[in-house]
Amino acid sequence: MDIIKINASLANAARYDILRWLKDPENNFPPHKEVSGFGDGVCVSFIKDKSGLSQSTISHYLNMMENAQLVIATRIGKWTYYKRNEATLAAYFKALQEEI
Amino acid sequence: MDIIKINASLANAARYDILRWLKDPENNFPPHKEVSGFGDGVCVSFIKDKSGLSQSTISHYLNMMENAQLVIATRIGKWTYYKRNEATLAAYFKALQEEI
DNA sequence: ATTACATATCGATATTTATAGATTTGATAA
DNA sequence: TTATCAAATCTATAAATATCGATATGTAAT
Repeated sequence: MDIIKINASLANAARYDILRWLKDPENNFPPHKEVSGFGDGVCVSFIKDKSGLSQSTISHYLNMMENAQLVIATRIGKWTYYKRNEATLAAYFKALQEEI
Repeated sequence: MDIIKINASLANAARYDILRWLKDPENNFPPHKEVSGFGDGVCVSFIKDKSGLSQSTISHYLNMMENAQLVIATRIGKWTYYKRNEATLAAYFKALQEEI
């Protein structure tokens, strides 16, 4: 886990928002027609719609966040779903509190 | 308190290190000849020496961190001492845990 | 095979950040 | 009041980030 990389990921309001939205998908996104529930997270299009940013920007941001291990991507059919990586987040909080 | 601004401050290894060093000045810095103890923190020169970065860079970083309310500056004589702003740090941890 | 669609990648540009050297400012001491 | 020293600010450049439109890729349906 790279704390600096995580901090950089969270140093942008759009990405910070995405992480918060993914904490409560039911109340932040519509249901997906292909899957039931949000077990694998939320598809890129919904995140794009909610953020108001372009598809390429969101794809790039999600890739950054995956690289920082903040989210986990799962491809199902044509869609890629993103959910939070709670293990990293827990480790991040712990490390932050211990280190700084 | 601006979480994004704080995250940006902590998205750089040198600044992250500074905040950690200031947590334990006794073990990270020499005693200052003008003041006893580290009640007001550590002077810029010592932080510069330890970081290996230039004086202007460190001054700039400390200014950023002060702007994010991560540190508090106190000028005494020719020296400016920087210490952690524990109130912000506590509020930051709390907000982080609640929000993300 | 061809089409359609969701997402990823590429290429480009504007903005921000990282960093340093030079200069200025503020404070003390001679 | 001048010299000195610590720190802040200014100026400059290289690198990274933000963001988009265009194009490519992978998957599924026809």
